[in-house]
Amino acid sequence: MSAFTIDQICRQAGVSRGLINHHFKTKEDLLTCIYADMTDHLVQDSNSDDARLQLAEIIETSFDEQSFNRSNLRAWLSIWGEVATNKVLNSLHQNRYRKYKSRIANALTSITEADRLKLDADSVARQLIALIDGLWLEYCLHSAGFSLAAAKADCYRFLQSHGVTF
Amino acid sequence: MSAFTIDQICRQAGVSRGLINHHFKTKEDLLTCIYADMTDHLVQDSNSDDARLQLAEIIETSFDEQSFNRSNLRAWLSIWGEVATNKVLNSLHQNRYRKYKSRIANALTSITEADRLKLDADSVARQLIALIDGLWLEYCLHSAGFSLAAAKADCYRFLQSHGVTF
DNA sequence: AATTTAGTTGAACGATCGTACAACAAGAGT
DNA sequence: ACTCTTGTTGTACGATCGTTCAACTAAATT
Repeated sequence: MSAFTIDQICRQAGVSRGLINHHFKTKEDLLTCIYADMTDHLVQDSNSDDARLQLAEIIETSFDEQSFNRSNLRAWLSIWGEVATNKVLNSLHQNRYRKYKSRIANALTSITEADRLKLDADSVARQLIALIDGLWLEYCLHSAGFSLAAAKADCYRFLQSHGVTF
Repeated sequence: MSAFTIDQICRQAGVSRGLINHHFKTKEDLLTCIYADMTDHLVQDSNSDDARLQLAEIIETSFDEQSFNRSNLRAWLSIWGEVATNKVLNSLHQNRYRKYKSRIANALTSITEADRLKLDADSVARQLIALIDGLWLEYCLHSAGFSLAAAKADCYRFLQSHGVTF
């Protein structure tokens, strides 16, 4: 049913099936590399020192049409399936999620503390990540009536409702 | 890689492979029935007239361990893959999503209007759905350190941040 | 009692999956 | 010149996929 298979990757990439097997020992290895590559920007230190810009950067790249387009959905579905059962991929995911959440929580704390606001940074960070994931998923599932711009706007509104202005 | 296959369903259900084919014409048909069954409660009219209880009901059933446990993840990954490509399943999903969002938006409006609050009900409804989806996904992906109770609490905190108290 | 229908099984099919492997091209290092 | 690594291809293999189908059981209908 049109899954994320090595054959389809080859066909789209215009390379032979053997080449992928030469670069990636197993499919588990391939999925791990893809996952790491697609999430690198979420755990790397930001270019900016401004906490607001860091959050905006995360939102913008999360809905960047170039890297997160609809055709990536199949890859993510496959990766999520592996994360749920594969120990290596699962611990990698837990690690990245923790760092990702920390980055967001730290940014939130530095903003709200400066503005003398009270906020459960850990909970809001977890909410923001879920919001981004959920909106992105629904965007992929809707062939129409769900724009990237609207999804982004929802994320900014969410932050604004917690006192983070832009 | 341990996908959502008819063989695995048979093995877990303790029935023969032919039986499933007798009840469901194709796998597309099977996935459609599973999707409809798993989302019925989201689009059906609520038992309660209280808008707050309606929202609480949605949150509670969304994180009900019995129906939405981790082992459902594979089914959902398979369904999402089909929704993205299969026309029948896609229009079913769009239909249900629209009703689901309307139910939430209507409940939000009736609460906030009574309290003289301003709120973009459509955006908040979309956010709540994404929040539930995203939290549920992360819950499935985390073998530890992510409880259903914490996910629920995040949803209630989200609503409270928009003036919906419980 | 005879016949039809619905429920259920297991074997078989062609297609496709991930993997393994032999083969060749091209360059780097000696 | 020769070897060794690296990149790349295509084929082949066993396993598993969704689907089909003949056969059997048991209840319902006539």
